[in-house]
Amino acid sequence: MEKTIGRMSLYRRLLLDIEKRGASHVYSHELARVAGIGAAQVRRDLMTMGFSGSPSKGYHVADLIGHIGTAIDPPEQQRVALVGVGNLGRAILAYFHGRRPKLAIVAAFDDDSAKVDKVVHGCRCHPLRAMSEIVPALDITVGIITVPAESAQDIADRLVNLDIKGILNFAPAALRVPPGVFVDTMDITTALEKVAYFARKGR
Amino acid sequence: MEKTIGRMSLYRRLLLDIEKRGASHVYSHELARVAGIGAAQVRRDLMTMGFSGSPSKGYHVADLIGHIGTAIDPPEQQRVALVGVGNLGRAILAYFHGRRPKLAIVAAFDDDSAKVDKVVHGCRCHPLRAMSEIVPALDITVGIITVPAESAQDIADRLVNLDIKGILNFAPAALRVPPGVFVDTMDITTALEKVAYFARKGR
DNA sequence: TGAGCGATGTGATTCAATTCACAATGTGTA
DNA sequence: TACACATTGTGAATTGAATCACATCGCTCA
Ligand SMILES: NC(=O)c1ccc[n+]([C@@H]2O[C@H](COP(=O)([O-])OP(=O)(O)OC[C@H]3O[C@@H](n4cnc5c(N)ncnc54)[C@H](O)[C@@H]3O)[C@@H](O)[C@H]2O)c1
Ligand SMILES: NC(=O)c1ccc[n+]([C@@H]2O[C@H](COP(=O)([O-])OP(=O)(O)OC[C@H]3O[C@@H](n4cnc5c(N)ncnc54)[C@H](O)[C@@H]3O)[C@@H](O)[C@H]2O)c1
Repeated sequence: MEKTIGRMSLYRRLLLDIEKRGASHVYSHELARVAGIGAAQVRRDLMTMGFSGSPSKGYHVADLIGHIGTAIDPPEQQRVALVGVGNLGRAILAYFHGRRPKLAIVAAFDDDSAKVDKVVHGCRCHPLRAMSEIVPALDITVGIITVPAESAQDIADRLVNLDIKGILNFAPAALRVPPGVFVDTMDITTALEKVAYFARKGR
Repeated sequence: MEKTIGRMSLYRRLLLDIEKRGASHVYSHELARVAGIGAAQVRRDLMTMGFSGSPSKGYHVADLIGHIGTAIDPPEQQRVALVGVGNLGRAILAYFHGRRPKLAIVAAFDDDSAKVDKVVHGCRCHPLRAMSEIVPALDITVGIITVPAESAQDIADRLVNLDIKGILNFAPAALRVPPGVFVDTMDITTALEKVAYFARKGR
């Protein structure tokens, strides 16, 4: 069901578009077309999440958007820390700044003294050593790791010790975390190599 | 088998580390441990790719690195174009600059005249209109899309028309491409929402 | 030399995700 | 009213990935 959750976020974006175009209902096959997947998949996902439509009108767009929100959005603001204010870290800070009130990056950390204490895209960059104070104080539950691979496990361990429950990791390293902590690793290099491979070999 | 190809890139990085530490052989369970997966998975992957080890010594590290290279690396340089020199695009250009001689980002494109004709991390940023000339001239086969979602399908269409065979897409949009073109979409927002969701709900 | 150990390679199995296929249902039409 | 149609909801079938389980082999050591 992890896959389904991932697609909910996509569905919502598409539904907001559809709503903007003035449609009040969508059929599974319409949503499927814009999502680039099959209609049965869409119906199955919505069923899994406990939504339902009408065989004649399809799914009510505004309703569905609301339901997805209550299903996947945090009920109150959920706070995120980013560790490693390098090129990628800054791009992420810029992108999320002010965009999601319910899911906000509220602190950044780096061990490079040239970056510490600067405000980057609306987010203060703290020294690494301040983590153990700031993370609990702000009740941060999610971490984004954008440090070099060698440091990634160390940072993950610290975050876990500070009771963080989810990590989005961009370092090309397989993180070991205790059960109860959810990790998703986005390995851009591997993704590019895979695309290059299939661009050459097909399929 | 797409998943296996993805892991090969990871295995190689880990093997290079292991080699650096002076070990000449690895057992499947050792590689599995550092990769964060099961030993059977590792053996299955290596088998799928046609590699084999010895029951007594395990897999020969240097050999394996070489074999993975011939299996997944381009035999000669494969060239990549990046479209959308924004925050994320620049981070990617910085990261790959000079890192992979065999897989090089050799051209960038943007429609913002303030960016055009500047050299960003060793890569010249061309006006969008130059794409139809430069992509064939440099024999570029892979595209990276880092433009806003509204423009992503348009850029994908152009790239496909210029005979590109693989796209790594960072825009939160499902791209429609003809068969024979491989697309991988890395949706950072969705990934973060998923992590946040499981951080709250567990599993 | 040969028994025991610890690995590989792989058929069989399990598990999860996706897709198929169709009964049930509401709608529009004559 | 009754019929034809398009769509939902969902069990069943399919596909594909991950895992199990074990026959087999090379090494070590008595
Ligand atoms: N930028 C990309 O396109 C790209 C592509 C593939 C992988 N990655 C991975 O993403 C990660 C970040 O990439 P980047 O391009 O931003 O690198 P970068 O070198 O620009 O940034 C790394 C940042 O982490 C900080 N840092 C280093 N060690 C630290 C530590 N122990 N604690 C806290 N901060 C520390 C550095 O001061 C720096 O600010 C790396 O693991 C990289 O391999 C990035
Ligand atoms: N930066 C992130 O962390 C992040 C997170 C989630 C998603 N994304 C997605 O990645 C993409 C890029 O993000 P970003 O933060 O770099 O955005 P950005 O606004 O910094 O950069 C976008 C760049 O694309 C250029 N551009 C716009 N339309 C274009 C067109 N039609 N042709 C060519 N160039 C065009 C702009 O001039 C700009 O340089 C977006 O689709 C965004 O939704 C980024």
